[in-house]
Amino acid sequence: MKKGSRQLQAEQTKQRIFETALKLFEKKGFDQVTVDEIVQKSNSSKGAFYNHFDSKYGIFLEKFTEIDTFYEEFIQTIPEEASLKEKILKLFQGQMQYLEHEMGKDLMRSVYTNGLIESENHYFTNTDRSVYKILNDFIKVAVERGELMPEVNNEQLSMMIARCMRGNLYDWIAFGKGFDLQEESKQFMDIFVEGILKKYTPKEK
Amino acid sequence: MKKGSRQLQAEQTKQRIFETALKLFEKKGFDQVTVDEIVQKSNSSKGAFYNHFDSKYGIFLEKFTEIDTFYEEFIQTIPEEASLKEKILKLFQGQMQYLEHEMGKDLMRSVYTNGLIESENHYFTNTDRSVYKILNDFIKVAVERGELMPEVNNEQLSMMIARCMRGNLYDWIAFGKGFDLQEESKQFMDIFVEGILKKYTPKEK
DNA sequence: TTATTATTTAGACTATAGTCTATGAAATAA
DNA sequence: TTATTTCATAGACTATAGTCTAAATAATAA
Repeated sequence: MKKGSRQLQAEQTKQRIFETALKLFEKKGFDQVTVDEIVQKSNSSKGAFYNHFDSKYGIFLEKFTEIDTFYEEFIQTIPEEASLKEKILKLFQGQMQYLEHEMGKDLMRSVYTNGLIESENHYFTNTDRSVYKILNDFIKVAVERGELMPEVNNEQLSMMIARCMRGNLYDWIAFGKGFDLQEESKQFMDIFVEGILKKYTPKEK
Repeated sequence: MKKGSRQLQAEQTKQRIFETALKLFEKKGFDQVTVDEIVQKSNSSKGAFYNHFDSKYGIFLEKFTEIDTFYEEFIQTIPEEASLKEKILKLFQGQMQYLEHEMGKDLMRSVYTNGLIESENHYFTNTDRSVYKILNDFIKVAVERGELMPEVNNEQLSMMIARCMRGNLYDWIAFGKGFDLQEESKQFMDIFVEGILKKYTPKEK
């Protein structure tokens, strides 16, 4: 054994809990699954569970970071020469499709509920996330190309765009059926990007 | 006694629970107050509590509807002849100040957490709310005045503006200190309204 | 090798939101 | 007035997330 058998066992336990939990979440929905059930079905214990994860949300947040992998791959499909607006709308569209179909509303609900809990470490708050980096880069390129004036506050703008994403996702979760995430977020973002352009397009010299 | 003493007593019990709860929320923060404590301090019981309120959130939602009174009064202070942009920005500003200072972050957290719970009846979802009516009216007037083209979908636009509010409030709650609600939401909304105007200002004839 | 320390796991226990049933009293019907 | 029904209330009970302690065993030091 490379790793001490202790660590190996711990890792296996964690993995077992993790996979069992995700399977159950998918089958019954996040709220319908109890920690006791996860623990029981994965042949582990409360002690093991809370040793490896902070909370029931925590277990899912671990999966949620997969989204960063998605982002990394997805931007490859966006042509470098596309306009800022095209890039942002494409990113939005890709993200919303991914979240709606790969993550699902129930899991997103838990992420957004968790985001509201008072604490220092939040996924949303973490500005190292891929989305922020990607948006930052979009804006930087747009400035270089003269699509946006150099005075724009890149960080702030990226944050606002991410906020648009959160706003649309929040409403999707809150409003239930009848809310078309793809359509709504497309139209919303179309307006927002137009606003950015109107405010920050360099003046004709 | 006008009312039967039965109803009167019930009303008094409800009021006692309500006031005790709000006082406790204010003093200790929503999450630090237990239903048992509310019940005990208000000399009532679990049965009485859940007879009058759906949940711990529910008790606060009742207070939260006061915000509609605020809206009604606040729009009186906005001059009729102001532009759409001015009106929306003023409304936003007034709302955010009210929520930040009168409601407070803790209570708003509970409202937003509650908004995510799966159910039919949500405060946000209820399109009868004053905000929606006010926004609808702003847009209607703007169309009449030729500020916006008549093709705009009033309901959809109002909903999107309300979504901007939610997005900013969500981030305010999620990001904790360092997030300046007033400033952030002003700048955000400035962009969004510019986007609306760019897309929906009637073309020069 | 033996002793010590650190860490994983088991599972009993706690805290708390919310449910359920019984009681008593008021409203209503006879 | 008496009987019946309805409804507010009390408080025991349930469900479940999360804590805490102890036991077991691996890693490390002597």
